[in-house]
Amino acid sequence: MNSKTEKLLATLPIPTTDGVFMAHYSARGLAGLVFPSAHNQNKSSIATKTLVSAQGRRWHAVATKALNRALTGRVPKSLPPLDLSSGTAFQQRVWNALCRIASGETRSYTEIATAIGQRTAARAVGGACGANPVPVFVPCHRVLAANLRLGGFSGGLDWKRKLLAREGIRFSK
DNA sequence: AAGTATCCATTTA
DNA sequence: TAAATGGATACTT
Repeated sequence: MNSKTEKLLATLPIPTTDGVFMAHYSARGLAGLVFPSAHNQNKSSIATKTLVSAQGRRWHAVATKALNRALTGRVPKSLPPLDLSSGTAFQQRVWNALCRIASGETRSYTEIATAIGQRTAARAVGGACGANPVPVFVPCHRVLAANLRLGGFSGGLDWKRKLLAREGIRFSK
Protein backbone atom coordinates (compact mmCIF):
# COMPACT_ATOMS: atom_id res chain seq x y z
CA MET A 1 0.00 0.00 0.00
CA ASN A 2 0.94 3.60 -0.18
CA SER A 3 0.82 6.21 2.52
CA LYS A 4 0.14 9.12 0.22
CA THR A 5 -3.08 7.66 -1.09
CA GLU A 6 -5.42 10.24 -2.49
CA LYS A 7 -8.36 10.96 -0.21
CA LEU A 8 -11.63 9.59 -1.48
CA LEU A 9 -14.41 12.06 -2.07
CA ALA A 10 -17.26 9.70 -2.71
CA THR A 11 -18.34 6.14 -3.20
CA LEU A 12 -21.21 5.62 -5.57
CA PRO A 13 -23.01 2.49 -6.78
CA ILE A 14 -23.04 1.47 -10.43
CA PRO A 15 -25.92 -0.85 -11.18
CA THR A 16 -25.27 -3.37 -13.94
CA THR A 17 -26.85 -6.56 -15.16
CA ASP A 18 -24.22 -8.36 -13.12
CA GLY A 19 -24.93 -6.64 -9.86
CA VAL A 20 -24.04 -3.37 -8.19
CA PHE A 21 -20.43 -2.26 -8.50
CA MET A 22 -19.02 0.38 -6.18
CA ALA A 23 -17.00 3.26 -7.60
CA HIS A 24 -14.60 5.27 -5.47
CA TYR A 25 -13.76 8.77 -6.57
CA SER A 26 -10.89 10.98 -5.53
CA ALA A 27 -10.18 14.54 -6.57
CA ARG A 28 -8.36 13.22 -9.61
CA GLY A 29 -10.92 10.80 -10.94
CA LEU A 30 -12.04 7.22 -10.55
CA ALA A 31 -9.73 5.72 -7.96
CA GLY A 32 -11.33 2.36 -7.35
CA LEU A 33 -13.90 -0.07 -8.62
CA VAL A 34 -15.23 -2.98 -6.63
CA PHE A 35 -17.02 -6.04 -7.97
CA PRO A 36 -20.54 -6.71 -6.73
CA SER A 37 -20.67 -8.54 -3.44
CA ALA A 38 -23.04 -9.16 -0.60
CA HIS A 39 -21.22 -6.41 1.21
CA ASN A 40 -22.06 -3.60 -1.18
CA GLN A 41 -25.34 -4.96 -2.53
CA ASN A 42 -27.40 -3.92 0.44
CA LYS A 43 -25.18 -1.16 1.66
CA SER A 44 -26.84 2.20 1.42
CA SER A 45 -24.61 4.85 -0.06
CA ILE A 46 -27.25 7.52 -0.20
CA ALA A 47 -25.42 9.56 2.40
CA THR A 48 -22.51 10.25 0.10
CA LYS A 49 -24.66 11.02 -2.88
CA THR A 50 -25.54 14.55 -1.95
CA LEU A 51 -21.91 15.41 -1.31
CA VAL A 52 -20.71 14.70 -4.82
CA SER A 53 -19.57 17.65 -6.86
CA ALA A 54 -20.90 18.38 -10.30
CA GLN A 55 -17.65 17.06 -11.74
CA GLY A 56 -18.00 13.93 -9.68
CA ARG A 57 -21.48 13.34 -11.01
CA ARG A 58 -20.20 13.77 -14.52
CA TRP A 59 -17.42 11.25 -13.98
CA HIS A 60 -19.88 8.85 -12.48
CA ALA A 61 -22.23 9.18 -15.42
CA VAL A 62 -19.38 8.38 -17.79
CA ALA A 63 -18.14 5.53 -15.64
CA THR A 64 -21.60 4.02 -15.39
CA LYS A 65 -22.09 4.06 -19.12
CA ALA A 66 -18.58 2.79 -19.78
CA LEU A 67 -18.87 -0.08 -17.32
CA ASN A 68 -22.17 -1.24 -18.74
CA ARG A 69 -20.75 -1.16 -22.23
CA ALA A 70 -17.66 -3.06 -21.16
CA LEU A 71 -19.72 -5.72 -19.42
CA THR A 72 -21.73 -6.33 -22.56
CA GLY A 73 -18.62 -6.82 -24.62
CA ARG A 74 -18.65 -3.45 -26.31
CA VAL A 75 -15.81 -0.98 -26.18
CA PRO A 76 -16.59 2.03 -23.97
CA LYS A 77 -16.84 5.23 -25.97
CA SER A 78 -15.13 7.17 -23.23
CA LEU A 79 -13.77 6.53 -19.79
CA PRO A 80 -13.69 8.75 -16.74
CA PRO A 81 -10.24 9.95 -15.68
CA LEU A 82 -8.54 7.24 -13.67
CA ASP A 83 -6.65 8.05 -10.50
CA LEU A 84 -3.93 5.44 -10.20
CA SER A 85 -1.80 7.53 -7.88
CA SER A 86 -2.16 5.03 -5.08
CA GLY A 87 0.13 2.56 -6.81
CA THR A 88 3.90 2.28 -6.67
CA ALA A 89 5.99 3.30 -9.67
CA PHE A 90 6.28 -0.31 -10.73
CA GLN A 91 2.55 -0.92 -10.46
CA GLN A 92 1.73 2.17 -12.44
CA ARG A 93 4.05 1.06 -15.21
CA VAL A 94 2.26 -2.28 -15.31
CA TRP A 95 -1.22 -0.76 -15.26
CA ASN A 96 -0.23 1.62 -17.99
CA ALA A 97 0.92 -1.31 -20.08
CA LEU A 98 -2.37 -3.08 -19.46
CA CYS A 99 -4.30 -0.11 -20.79
CA ARG A 100 -2.53 -0.54 -24.11
CA ILE A 101 -4.00 -3.99 -24.64
CA ALA A 102 -6.86 -3.58 -27.10
CA SER A 103 -10.21 -5.15 -26.38
CA GLY A 104 -10.26 -8.69 -27.64
CA GLU A 105 -6.49 -9.09 -27.33
CA THR A 106 -4.46 -10.74 -24.60
CA ARG A 107 -0.91 -10.70 -23.32
CA SER A 108 1.00 -13.03 -21.06
CA TYR A 109 2.56 -11.97 -17.79
CA THR A 110 5.96 -12.31 -19.37
CA GLU A 111 4.97 -10.09 -22.29
CA ILE A 112 3.87 -7.35 -19.93
CA ALA A 113 7.08 -7.74 -17.96
CA THR A 114 9.09 -7.43 -21.16
CA ALA A 115 7.04 -4.42 -22.23
CA ILE A 116 8.08 -2.49 -19.14
CA GLY A 117 11.69 -3.53 -19.46
CA GLN A 118 11.89 -6.35 -16.94
CA ARG A 119 11.57 -9.64 -18.77
CA THR A 120 12.02 -11.77 -15.68
CA ALA A 121 9.52 -9.94 -13.53
CA ALA A 122 6.47 -11.87 -14.67
CA ARG A 123 5.63 -12.81 -11.15
CA ALA A 124 5.82 -9.26 -9.93
CA VAL A 125 3.56 -8.27 -12.82
CA GLY A 126 1.02 -10.73 -11.50
CA GLY A 127 1.23 -9.01 -8.16
CA ALA A 128 0.69 -5.60 -9.72
CA CYS A 129 -2.31 -6.89 -11.63
CA GLY A 130 -3.81 -8.13 -8.42
CA ALA A 131 -3.27 -4.72 -6.88
CA ASN A 132 -5.08 -2.99 -9.72
CA PRO A 133 -7.64 -0.68 -8.08
CA VAL A 134 -9.82 -0.30 -11.14
CA PRO A 135 -10.53 -3.70 -12.67
CA VAL A 136 -12.32 -3.87 -16.02
CA PHE A 137 -11.21 -0.39 -17.10
CA VAL A 138 -7.60 -1.30 -16.45
CA PRO A 139 -7.93 -4.65 -18.20
CA CYS A 140 -6.09 -6.95 -15.83
CA HIS A 141 -8.34 -9.75 -17.08
CA ARG A 142 -6.69 -9.64 -20.51
CA VAL A 143 -3.49 -10.98 -19.03
CA LEU A 144 -3.22 -14.74 -19.28
CA ALA A 145 -0.41 -17.04 -18.22
CA ALA A 146 1.92 -18.55 -20.78
CA ASN A 147 0.28 -20.82 -23.37
CA LEU A 148 -3.01 -18.96 -22.84
CA ARG A 149 -3.69 -20.69 -19.57
CA LEU A 150 -6.08 -18.80 -17.37
CA GLY A 151 -3.77 -18.02 -14.48
CA GLY A 152 -5.43 -16.42 -11.51
CA PHE A 153 -7.57 -13.47 -10.61
CA SER A 154 -7.93 -11.70 -7.30
CA GLY A 155 -11.50 -10.68 -7.98
CA GLY A 156 -12.46 -14.28 -8.61
CA LEU A 157 -11.70 -16.49 -11.57
CA ASP A 158 -15.37 -16.51 -12.51
CA TRP A 159 -15.15 -12.83 -13.30
CA LYS A 160 -12.05 -13.30 -15.36
CA ARG A 161 -13.73 -16.02 -17.41
CA LYS A 162 -16.86 -13.93 -17.85
CA LEU A 163 -15.02 -10.79 -18.90
CA LEU A 164 -12.88 -12.70 -21.38
CA ALA A 165 -15.87 -14.51 -22.80
CA ARG A 166 -17.69 -11.26 -23.41
CA GLU A 167 -14.76 -9.86 -25.32
CA GLY A 168 -14.73 -12.95 -27.46
CA ILE A 169 -11.36 -14.08 -26.13
CA ARG A 170 -10.52 -17.75 -26.17
CA PHE A 171 -8.23 -19.34 -23.64
CA SER A 172 -7.21 -22.85 -22.66
CA LYS A 173 -8.00 -24.51 -19.35
C1' DA B 1 1.77 -34.49 -15.90
C1' DA B 2 4.04 -33.42 -11.80
C1' DG B 3 8.08 -31.55 -9.30
C1' DT B 4 11.83 -28.15 -8.80
C1' DA B 5 14.39 -23.97 -9.25
C1' DT B 6 14.44 -19.20 -9.91
C1' DC B 7 11.98 -14.78 -10.67
C1' DC B 8 10.61 -9.98 -8.30
C1' DA B 9 7.76 -6.34 -5.95
C1' DT B 10 5.07 -6.11 -1.75
C1' DT B 11 3.51 -7.37 2.54
C1' DT B 12 4.12 -8.91 7.07
C1' DA B 13 6.66 -10.12 11.06
C1' DT C 1 15.96 -6.41 7.94
C1' DA C 2 14.36 -11.01 7.01
C1' DA C 3 10.94 -14.14 5.72
C1' DA C 4 6.79 -15.14 3.45
C1' DT C 5 3.66 -14.43 -0.40
C1' DG C 6 1.50 -14.17 -4.72
C1' DG C 7 -3.04 -13.77 -10.82
C1' DA C 8 4.63 -16.92 -13.10
C1' DT C 9 7.96 -19.53 -15.97
C1' DA C 10 11.15 -22.54 -17.59
C1' DC C 11 13.44 -26.67 -16.94
C1' DT C 12 13.70 -31.49 -15.25
C1' DT C 13 12.09 -35.77 -14.22
